[in-house]
Amino acid sequence: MSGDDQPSGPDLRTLWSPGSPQDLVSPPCPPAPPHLLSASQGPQYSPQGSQYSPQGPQYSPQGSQYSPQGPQYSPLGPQYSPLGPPRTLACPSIHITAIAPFSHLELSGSRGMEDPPGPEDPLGPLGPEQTWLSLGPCYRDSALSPSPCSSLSSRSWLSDLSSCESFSHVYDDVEGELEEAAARCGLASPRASPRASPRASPRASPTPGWGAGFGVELWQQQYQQPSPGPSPRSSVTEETWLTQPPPSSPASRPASRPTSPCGKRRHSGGVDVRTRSPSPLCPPAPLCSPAPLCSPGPAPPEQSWPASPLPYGLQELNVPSKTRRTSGSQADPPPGQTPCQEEDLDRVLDSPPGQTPGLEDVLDRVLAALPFLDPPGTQTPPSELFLPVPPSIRWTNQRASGGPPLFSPSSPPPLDWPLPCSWGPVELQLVRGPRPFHRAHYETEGSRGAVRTASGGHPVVKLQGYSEQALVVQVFMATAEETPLRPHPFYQVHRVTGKSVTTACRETTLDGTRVLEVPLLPEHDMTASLDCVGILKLRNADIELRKGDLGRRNTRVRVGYRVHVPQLHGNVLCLQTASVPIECSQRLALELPQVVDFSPASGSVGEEMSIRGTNISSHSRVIFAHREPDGPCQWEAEASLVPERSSESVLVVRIPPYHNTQARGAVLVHFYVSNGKKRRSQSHSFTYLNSAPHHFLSPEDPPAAPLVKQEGWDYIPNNALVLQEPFHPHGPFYEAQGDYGSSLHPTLGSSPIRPLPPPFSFAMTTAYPTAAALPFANQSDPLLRYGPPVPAPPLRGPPPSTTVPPVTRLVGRGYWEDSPPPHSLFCQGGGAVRVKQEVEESLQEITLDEVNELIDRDFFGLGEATYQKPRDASGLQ
DNA sequence: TGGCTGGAATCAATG
DNA sequence: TACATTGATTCCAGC
Repeated sequence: MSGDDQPSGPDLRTLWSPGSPQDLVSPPCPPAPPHLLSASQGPQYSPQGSQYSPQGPQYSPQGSQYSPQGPQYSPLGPQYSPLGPPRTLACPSIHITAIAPFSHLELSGSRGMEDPPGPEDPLGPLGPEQTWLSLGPCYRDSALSPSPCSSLSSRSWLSDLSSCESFSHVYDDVEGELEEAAARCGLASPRASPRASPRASPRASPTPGWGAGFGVELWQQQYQQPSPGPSPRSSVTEETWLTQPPPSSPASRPASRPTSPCGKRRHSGGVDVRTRSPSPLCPPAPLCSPAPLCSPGPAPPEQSWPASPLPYGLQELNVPSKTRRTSGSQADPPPGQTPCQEEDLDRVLDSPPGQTPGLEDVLDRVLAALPFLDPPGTQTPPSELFLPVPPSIRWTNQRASGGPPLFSPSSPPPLDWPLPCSWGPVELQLVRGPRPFHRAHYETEGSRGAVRTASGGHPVVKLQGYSEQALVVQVFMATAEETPLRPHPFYQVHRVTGKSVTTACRETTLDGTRVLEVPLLPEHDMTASLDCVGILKLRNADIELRKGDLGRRNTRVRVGYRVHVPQLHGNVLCLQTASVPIECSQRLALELPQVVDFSPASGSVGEEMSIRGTNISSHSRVIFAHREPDGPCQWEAEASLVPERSSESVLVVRIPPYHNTQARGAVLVHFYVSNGKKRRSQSHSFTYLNSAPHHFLSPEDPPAAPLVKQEGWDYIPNNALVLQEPFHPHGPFYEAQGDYGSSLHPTLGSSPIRPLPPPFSFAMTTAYPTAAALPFANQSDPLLRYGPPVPAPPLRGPPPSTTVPPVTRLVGRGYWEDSPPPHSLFCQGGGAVRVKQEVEESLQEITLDEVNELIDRDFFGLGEATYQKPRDASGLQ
């Protein structure tokens, strides 16, 4: 771990750069409500004490109650009744009653080669889908991972197969088996050994067993197409069907894309799609049955798989390393072995790098670690392993509930479940977030390392407000565009190994999504440096074969972080945050300029602003942008390059005159660095301090900045939105519901926000910043989709006494809170010139794709804009 | 030697 | 239909 990675203190640079998305991405979280939650106190939900979006339908007092026994969802059943005691929000929990077929695949693919943790270990004992990564070098072993330079067919096969691991877990979410086997083998019940509340504490409540999401996904697979929350797992059923595709099925057609001079796969090539897995997410055809789910029993390997005398579940060890590495460890113990001892994991965790147990030792212990596998052929058919629970219930349940994000340990929320980043004093904070680009690697490639921060370190997460016991933070790859945060279909988290990795982590699978679990230890201040998190790219063709064309420009991900904090009564408080979007493609990542920081964040015309970043050259342009009521406009700043020794460069920018000479007061705009077409940095906020109309600090400045036209920008404004003061006097405002679809805020859901009458474009609210209060993020609005989930702060009273001026947040477009618009918000007319008449005036008339293109990349790159209220607003008049 | 990283070749899809 | 561009995937080489 580099010094940069030490989570010892705040990154001053990020603090200084409020608009920078790279590092400080945790949203501002609320102060502790009166009903502070702690492990010792338990969730003492108080409807009086909590003003958590009381009007919002998401947390309706008439919460939803879900019965895990079946589709008995009752919309009137209070989940978090303000009048009643706290109740745990229960996700649809479907318990598997028998181990499913092919569990050996998953087990072989993900079962750690290191000792599973004991009951006292921070991460809890290994589940059937988990694997521990030691700090030692034994993760990849050539003996177990033959050369990746296998034949094309075998590579494709094996690659697919390896990817199968991420889905074969479908068959082995076996709480019942785990418990039974645990009892049989003297293990602590897996159900009592949660991932989230690992280290068994006397106070520790029963900890989560995990299987709800699995059940739901299975339900989706069988009863709902397409799945509303697509995850790779959900494809298993589809995959299996695809093994015998109808004539018109996607599997029967050539792949839409991938070919290669030698290694690229042709689906229409020599490999019969009927005999190979059409997806990396399913076992090869011989392992699949025409049934919606793979048939039980140990399937013989394909002919390319040598008959192996390896124990049950270890056949996969023959998979080339290149195709195996992303799937974690490869050992899979046969049933009937003795469990691993907890000291094994401790030894692993405590061992300095290079002193971890040897491979054989690890294998021996891993082989002894899984006593709960039933013999092949004795499993309950997968179709009988779940109950049909509409996934919408999950949403409704959460939205309708009015309390904290508490869940039953046996029913943890799926990964696409909306969660806040904080509740009460407990906050999952992304102290340093990843930089917005990271080239993902394919299964056929070697790892491309861990995701890094803009400064070269690694992301750091911290759980604030809780240090009772060691926990884990779960890391997964989520979509960058969608609301709520949900697993990305094309990308999976990849466990990075190597000398530079200092963080022990465990790989598991939840809801078909690969998840890394990293300890959060009290002795480390509940902070973890995530230097083991890489990004694996799944082939689009494989995914599309299952789900159809999902679009090819989906090369961005967000890193999702989730933690489960044990509470009293056996519940767990689930918190989640996410990083900024990360561009994972090579080309864009290489050429995209990146703004590391800049200063100042506000200024007047003619002043200088320094922009430091990477991929910045003398050809880079600095474009200021502002969205007028009828569209965005841009103008360019004069910039000169000041090269530095490092890879970073500094652009000294002379703040150009605001394009609208009539603008008065402080005007919130954005700027970005452009290297050309589609080579632009993310947008950053900047506040113009226009003192008076037609008044510019520099007499040399032209009266108005010439507008520039960037790709996709078709507007020349006719109005300038001038912000003179925060207009919302009632304190914090948390969400502006997007006007696209019915997506709700992942945390808050809908809120009493109504559309703004035109021509107002923005809803401005006032918040009171903390030291780490920026940037803000909102996933609910496509315009503001960047960043981690908006926190779920309870409404606070009067603003705290502080010398820090309030920050007005640009929280949305076209909406504002259910309060009268301030008189101070107004629009001034300007000379309107539209260069592209075919573009409609209203943004609502722009297609979502266009909005994504225009806004996502160009304007609201941060998902947040801040308006720093002038200390003396009158002086701006 | 293996992993990480950057670069580029190749091909398909798209405009 | 030909061509250019873009995107996806794989391969290669250097460190």
